[in-house]
Amino acid sequence: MSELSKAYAPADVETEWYERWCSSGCFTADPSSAALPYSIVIPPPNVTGILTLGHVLNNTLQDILARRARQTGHEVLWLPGTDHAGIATQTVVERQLRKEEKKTRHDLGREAFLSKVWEWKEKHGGIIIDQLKKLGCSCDWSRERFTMDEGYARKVQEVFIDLYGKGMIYRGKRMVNWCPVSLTALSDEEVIPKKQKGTLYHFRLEITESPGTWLEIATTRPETIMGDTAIAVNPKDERYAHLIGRHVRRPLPLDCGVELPIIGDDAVDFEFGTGVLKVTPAHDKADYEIGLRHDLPVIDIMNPDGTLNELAGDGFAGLDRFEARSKVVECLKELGLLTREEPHENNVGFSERADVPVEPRLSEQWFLKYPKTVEARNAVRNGLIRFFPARWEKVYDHWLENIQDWCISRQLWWGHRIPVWYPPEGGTGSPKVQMESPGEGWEQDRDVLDTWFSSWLWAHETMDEALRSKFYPTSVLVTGPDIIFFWVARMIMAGLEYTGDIPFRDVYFTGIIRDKSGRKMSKSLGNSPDPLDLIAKYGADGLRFGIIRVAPQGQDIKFDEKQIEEGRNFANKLWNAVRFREMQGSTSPNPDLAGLELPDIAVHLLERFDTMHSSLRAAYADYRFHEVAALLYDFFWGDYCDWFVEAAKPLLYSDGNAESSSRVAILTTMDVVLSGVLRLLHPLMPHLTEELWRHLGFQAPASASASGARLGYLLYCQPPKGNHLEGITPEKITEAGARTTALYSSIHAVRNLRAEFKIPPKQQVRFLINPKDAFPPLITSIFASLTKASEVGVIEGAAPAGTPSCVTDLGTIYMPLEGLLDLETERTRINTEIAKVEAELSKVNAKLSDQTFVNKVPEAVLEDHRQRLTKWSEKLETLKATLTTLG
RNA sequence: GGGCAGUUAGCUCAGCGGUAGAGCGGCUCGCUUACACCGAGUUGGUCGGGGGUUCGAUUCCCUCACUGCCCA
Repeated sequence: MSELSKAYAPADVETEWYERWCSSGCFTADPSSAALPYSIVIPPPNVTGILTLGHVLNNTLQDILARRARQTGHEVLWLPGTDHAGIATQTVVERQLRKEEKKTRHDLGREAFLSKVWEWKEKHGGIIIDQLKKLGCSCDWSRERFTMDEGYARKVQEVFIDLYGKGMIYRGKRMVNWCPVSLTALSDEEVIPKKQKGTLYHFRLEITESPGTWLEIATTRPETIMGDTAIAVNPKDERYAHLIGRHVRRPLPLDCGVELPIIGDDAVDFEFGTGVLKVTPAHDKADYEIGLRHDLPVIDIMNPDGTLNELAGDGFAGLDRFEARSKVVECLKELGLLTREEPHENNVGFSERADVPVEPRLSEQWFLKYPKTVEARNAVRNGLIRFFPARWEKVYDHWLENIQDWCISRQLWWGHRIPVWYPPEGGTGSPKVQMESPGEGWEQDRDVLDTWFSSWLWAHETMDEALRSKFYPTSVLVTGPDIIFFWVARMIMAGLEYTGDIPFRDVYFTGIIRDKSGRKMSKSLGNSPDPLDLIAKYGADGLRFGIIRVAPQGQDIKFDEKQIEEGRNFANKLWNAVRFREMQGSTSPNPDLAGLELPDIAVHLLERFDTMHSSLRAAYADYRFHEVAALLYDFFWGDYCDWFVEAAKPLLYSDGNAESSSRVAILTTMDVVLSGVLRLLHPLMPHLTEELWRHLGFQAPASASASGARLGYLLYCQPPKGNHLEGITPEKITEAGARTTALYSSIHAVRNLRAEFKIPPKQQVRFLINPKDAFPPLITSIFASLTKASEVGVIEGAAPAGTPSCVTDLGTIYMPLEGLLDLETERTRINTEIAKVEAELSKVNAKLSDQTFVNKVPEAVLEDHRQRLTKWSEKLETLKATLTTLG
């Protein structure tokens, strides 16, 4: 056993243990294992991704669950992989191409471009995977998957073909959300509404049938005037109803001579603007619907990239949509038609990827009617799948209730190409939906599928038959609530459709990590610290622990590096506590308390440990991770280090005999607790605990899923037993606890007394005590040690007048300060104390003298108050007596 | 417009029907042989406002305000 350094240095320890776990196959799932299965599929990060704090949180949680499950006897599969991320990846490679070769993907052509993407993927696609390894993630890397793996890709196409065959996929010309930068359709879920400060433009048009009468129209998008094919009013609107059937002349393109009919449609909101709506069926979803109802022509004036086309007319064609807007406004001004411009705030849909306003656009796309929506809803409603926190169930349910068909085609090159074939030019036959080309000259659909159309199969298609029969449905999914529709809901539907079973039992939704001022972390804001820097600075375990401890269930997290520092500090505390233990001599591999005469402080500590452990189990059951971390932190730092170890020191030092029974009892207690804490802490801080476990040479019963090379690792040790005080009666435990708390609280009171009188920490002081009960030597030595007492004498009655004192649970304690009697200070101090006690007393008295309170309150509460009354009264009496002696 | 969260010590957050808690920060001491990535002591809060239920409410109900998110 080599000596431990003074401070914990994580870097080497973490790499070493990670490699050992991997080479011993600790993370490789065995589908033939007899142990109970526990499985998680990773939410596949984008291949283009680099680790963010969000990933750190999410994957640490999964790792905690996986490691905890191994300890509790499960055969664990944590299946990792990455997502091909259509738009994101294509964009990255296109950018690189532009930068390095000054070419576009069109210069290369589809084939050549795709091989570039693959090349890029092979080179850079593994970055995030390596980063996850640095975090300590115990994924089964031998089973890493990618959403474009051959078998997986084949399955995605089969699913398309299958759903097409079932009549659930169709092609149609619809209004879709179009991203003019990525040049592709987007699903509704990929559109982020953002509040925008814009302008509401009012302009007027003369009614052809009644010259001199004008109709005022309000719009936020004047640049689409050239695509207008009607003017609509609400038929119930008395201001305008009589105008229905008349016409106005469309002002643009100039001199186009188009007469627009004034139509009546209920969809027109007469509160908005002037209550008169210009109808542009090609460029607005609602207008398109109106157009359908009234059989209006559709004039598409826009190119895919958001510039206007020749239909917009001279002077507008070629302009960007926003430039066109200003120009149209200028035109209207010149024509004397613009009447008013008012500031206006509205919601504009932005492309999630490119962050530009989405353009509603009519285009030919593939749509899916979702399968198994009813079953998917019921699975969650009936508790077959549980959400944590449960409130997301409502969000899920509401989405499914209002579900719209899914636009699954994307005008990209990188992705799963749609398996539809069109006959050769001039050839006969209708399109065929199948995997392989039907023959010479047939051309495959140019579009690819939405990335989520592949990842919705992730839970089951990443597994082969053997894995699936052991590990599917998976145990839990850990993900962010931002992809509840994108992924979670869809995966449930896909699971039900293709396996006949739910894909997971529980879903844990993490919070979202924000910066100090509450903003979402993002690359563009530059407010996202690099987790690898944090790992370098604080260690992976420090980072993990720090982040878990501040991540309450379902609550967003305001990130502060201080929190990670605390994680590092805790690691160091543990390290040093072990170091201290090692200095006391060797540990026993299997510490056993049986037959030992345990001092009160040990009984108390073990009782606290068992209580903590039981709360910890409850916290795990509800995925309350931050509570698991807090429990371990508070117990270990507070109960163990601050109190037990400090109290144990005089017992360890005073007795030189290493074999003495009290020394053995203390050290064994330490070993039991350290062994237990290391095991419980392992899922949170895996590297450090494994290292310390080896240092201390502990052994523990192997988990049911451990055998072969897995044996001997802390990772595969069972958690500590639940009750360490078997054989000791509850009364004895309670008494030991009461004596220990009395001791500790008295020490605290005396330390306070010392501070009040400004006694330097180092200086030894003599104390006198008038004890309540017997005052055994053990207590005396602990008391003396922790209060830096030179001597603790027992007296009956009071000490000389003016001696500083405090009333404690052990009795009244005096601190004789020879030649330092400062009556005034002491009087003031005691009066302050008396005031506090009287305040407490009057509160308790008020309650106890209230008849309704006494009659209605449960007995336990009443008893509690009575005890408080006694305690405070006694204390008051003593304090008053002390005051009297001061004269 | 609808829904969901949040509002507790200077900061970050726990607690959620019976004496207001932690960490950080501040202040005072201390480099005591596990740890200065530390120890001891201490400071600091009418638990967002207003109603109600209750013997009792930070905790339950209603309402208002502000903040954030989701869906229209």
